[in-house]
Amino acid sequence: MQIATWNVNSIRSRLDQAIAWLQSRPYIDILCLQETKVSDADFPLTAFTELGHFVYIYGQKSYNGVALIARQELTSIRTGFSSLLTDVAPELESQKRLISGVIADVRVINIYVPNGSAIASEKYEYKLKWLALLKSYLQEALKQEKNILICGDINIALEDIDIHDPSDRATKVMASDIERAALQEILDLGFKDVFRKFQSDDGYYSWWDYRAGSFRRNHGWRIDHHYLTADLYDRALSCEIDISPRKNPQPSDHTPVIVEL
DNA sequence: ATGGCTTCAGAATGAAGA
Repeated sequence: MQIATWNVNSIRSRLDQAIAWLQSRPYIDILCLQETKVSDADFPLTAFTELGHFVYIYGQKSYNGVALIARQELTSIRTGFSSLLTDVAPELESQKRLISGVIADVRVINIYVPNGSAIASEKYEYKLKWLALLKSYLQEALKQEKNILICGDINIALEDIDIHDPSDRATKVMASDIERAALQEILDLGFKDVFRKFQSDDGYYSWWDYRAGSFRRNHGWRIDHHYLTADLYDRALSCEIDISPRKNPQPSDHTPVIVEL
C-alpha cells in the first residue's frame, strides 16, 4: 500500500501536474492533498474520476482545503474536528484542514496544520490552539482504531537536521521550541516519523521557498510528514521524498512524500 | 531582506503562505 501527501498550493493551478504525477505513480493508493484552495462545488472532480479515482473533499473558498484521491473506494470518511469531538470552537472548525478515511485496516488522517505566520502573532496562537485540539482529536481516534497514519503539511520541522539553516530557528515560525513541544505531545500519543526510519541524514526537505532560488540551492525545510502508529511503523517498507515535481515549471512550493506499507 | 515569489479575489499602498 502506498500513501502520498502533497501540498499543491491550489489544486486548480496544479491540476495538470497532479494528474500527470498520479499517472506516473500508478501504485499510489491514496494521494492526500492540502491547500486545495477551492470550495467543494468548484473542485475539479472529473479530472480524477475520469481516471477511475474516488475523490473525497473538504474545502473552502480561497484558503486551506484538503482532499483524498483514492484508487479504491474508502470507508468511514470524516471531516473536521467535530466528526469526533463535541463543542469545538467555531473558529477552529471553520478552516477546512482535516479529512480522514479508512483503507484496509488503516485510518489515514490528512491534515493541513496552520502556518502560524510569525511567533507571538494571532495566527501563531491559533496554530497552537489547533495543535492542542488535534491532540484531543487523535486521543479519541486512538480509542477506536489502532492503526492510524497521519500525514500532511505539518508546518513544523521537529529537528534541526530538517532545516537547511537552523542557526536562528528559535526565532522562526515552524521551528520554535513551543511548536516543537506541541508536536512532540502529539507524537507521544504513539506516532513515529516514518521518514527517519530510513534516513538519518540532513539535507532532505519537502518545501522550498519560491524566492531567492531556494530550491536550486536546496535551502529547504522538511515540514511534510507521515506519522504512523507502532505496527504501521514496523510494517513500513520505504518513505520517499519525490523532488521531481518541484522542478516543474510553475510548481507547488511543496513536493510529494510517499510511504509504502 | 522590513524581502526575495505565488496564489486568490477583485481592483490594494492587498492577504496569506512558509
